[in-house]
Amino acid sequence: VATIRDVAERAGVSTATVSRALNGRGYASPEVRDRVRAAAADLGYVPNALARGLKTRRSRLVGLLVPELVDPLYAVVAQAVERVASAEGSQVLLGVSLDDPAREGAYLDLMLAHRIDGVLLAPAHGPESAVRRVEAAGVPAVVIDDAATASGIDAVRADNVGGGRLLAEHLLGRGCRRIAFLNGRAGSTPAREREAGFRRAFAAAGVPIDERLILPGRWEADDARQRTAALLAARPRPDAVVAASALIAVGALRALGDAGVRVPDDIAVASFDDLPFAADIDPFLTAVAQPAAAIGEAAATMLMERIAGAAAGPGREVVLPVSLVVRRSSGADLSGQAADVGADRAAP
Amino acid sequence: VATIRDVAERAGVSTATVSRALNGRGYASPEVRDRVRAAAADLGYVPNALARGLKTRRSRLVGLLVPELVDPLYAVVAQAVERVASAEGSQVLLGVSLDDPAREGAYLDLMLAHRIDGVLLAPAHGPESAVRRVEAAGVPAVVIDDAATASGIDAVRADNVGGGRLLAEHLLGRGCRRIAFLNGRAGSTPAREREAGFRRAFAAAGVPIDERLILPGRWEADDARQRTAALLAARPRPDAVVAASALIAVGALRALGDAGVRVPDDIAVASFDDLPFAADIDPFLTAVAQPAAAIGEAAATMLMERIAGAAAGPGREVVLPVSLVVRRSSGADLSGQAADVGADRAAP
DNA sequence: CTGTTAGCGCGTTCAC
DNA sequence: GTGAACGCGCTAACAG
Repeated sequence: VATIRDVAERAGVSTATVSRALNGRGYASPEVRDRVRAAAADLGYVPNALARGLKTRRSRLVGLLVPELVDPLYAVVAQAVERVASAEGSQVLLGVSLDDPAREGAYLDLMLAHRIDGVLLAPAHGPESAVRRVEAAGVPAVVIDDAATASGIDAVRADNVGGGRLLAEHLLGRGCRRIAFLNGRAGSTPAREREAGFRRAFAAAGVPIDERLILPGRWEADDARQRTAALLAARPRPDAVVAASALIAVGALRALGDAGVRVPDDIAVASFDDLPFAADIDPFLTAVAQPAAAIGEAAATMLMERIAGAAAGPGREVVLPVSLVVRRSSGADLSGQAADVGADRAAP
Repeated sequence: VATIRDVAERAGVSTATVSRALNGRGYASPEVRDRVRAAAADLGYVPNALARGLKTRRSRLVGLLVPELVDPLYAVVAQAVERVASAEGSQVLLGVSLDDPAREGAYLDLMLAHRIDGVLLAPAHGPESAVRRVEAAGVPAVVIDDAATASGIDAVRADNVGGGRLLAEHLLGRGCRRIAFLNGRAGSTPAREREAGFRRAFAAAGVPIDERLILPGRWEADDARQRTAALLAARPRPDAVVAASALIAVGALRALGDAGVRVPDDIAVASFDDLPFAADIDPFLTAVAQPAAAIGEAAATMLMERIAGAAAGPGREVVLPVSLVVRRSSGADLSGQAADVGADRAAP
């Protein structure tokens, strides 16, 4: 592996000149510049980012810590983040926490060890612990899918309140009255907000909520399946189910299938998280689509700004609009076309 | 940010002792060790991986370069890779080439600059260029989803031949005779192998192939849609379509929908790439499932071995078995159950 | 416009 | 068992 010294010798100049010629910083005569470039090319010289980072205190690495990559939402977010970062000459250091705070912490340590310039955090169990660590380290951070708890830290997420409202309104509008809500982990920001929107729609419609139908749980299919099975035993049965995530919807649908309950004939189903390919292959599940690419792009852009701008200014919160995509599972009468209803109204 | 010097001062020892105490290499009395540990904890000391890497010539970074992350196959692969790497104390540097050789090359440069210990490569347009670069740099590499072209480089992929054969056999068994094959980019290894398997099934069944029904194209939905539309204009019409990827299937289904052709009544459809969530929500598309997690795990494991073992030995080729999941789109008569047919027979 | 020099933070001899 | 000194490869001052 060629070093800057090798290039310098070959070009007959000093290492400092090579550095200037290749990086464009400082002066170098065109003639020398060309000679250096040629020498570098001949030797297949690739500057050592470790040494450079050690000196400049910028690693050109940004961390991305997500709970899951298999979840299409985060896959799309990750791809968008990667695109923005690479456009700015940075690379993405990936971490998958599997929703485990311990793993999350370990990744954070590794990332900090590599002296990441900033980090995008979709926190496992609430942003507190991770964010505190990052804050203490003085590393710019943007929180995805949760609220920012510390000042100077930005946050980006979808309009969960609006999404919850859209789903409830849609089902209420179709005549459903006993609508179960399979929520995610109680206490998590998205769960709280989605439920708030759900409740708001009921209040607006003047329909009372049966509190026994509001079920928090894990963001996970098997748990949702069990909750749904229990739900089906209740009398009177719910006439609709809202799932707080795609995985929860999967579990619910499985339980309904197990019980021989037909969707939407016997019970309507609608969900958060639209899975792009799934709908393409067979448009079945009515869902609120999150703008995953926009979330990733906004978060990455804000982070790069913070990194460039010496991390000043108060924390910003960005809430991006969601849209409802109506399909068969909610029992809507579709004439071959799926309806797409935006949620433009701002959520308080 | 605390450095090793700060820790040394606080513990009243030299930096060399701190290094030994924390890394467990060399000797340090238990008493001193504890004092150093405490000092490090107090200061929130995080060793600088840049400096360490500069010295040790190991960055504990592995590169992962995939064409797409939105494609669930690669999302699963990436997550598996990440899991294996982190278990070995390494981190993943992510790159998304968007199937563009130029971007791929740029990423490779960035990764090499960061002195990655090794790289996992799902090459954009054939592995040649990228692999050559990596080889020249002397960095261990494993190729995913393609054949290895250089010695000393490993390759992992699914049994494409077996998958193509399974899909064709299934449809032939259901009585289809004019089966179109919407393939990916001509010349790419997966495309070639999948088509070979397809043809093998016809040969075994003694059914002639109408060459006009074998259509290479891009690994992409829109292109597949156009190819399918053209296909439908032909007479006699095909009675089945095999798509060489999920995206191609999406395009084909869209075109069939546009033309008012019913699946599977008018035409049967089967595809490569099983999308996990899609099938959970509504089991529609008959598909050959690739063992994405196993691919990622095998590739990452092989890479870590190479990194540990001084990169010796000839290149290994690993081909992992696929399985056929029969669902409605191929017109199979399912009594509520999806069949799962393995392809255990080894592909030559 | 270019060269010399001094670290960035760490791991590692080699004395002691 | 521990410390002093060096250098990994690079860039930022400063001199010339």
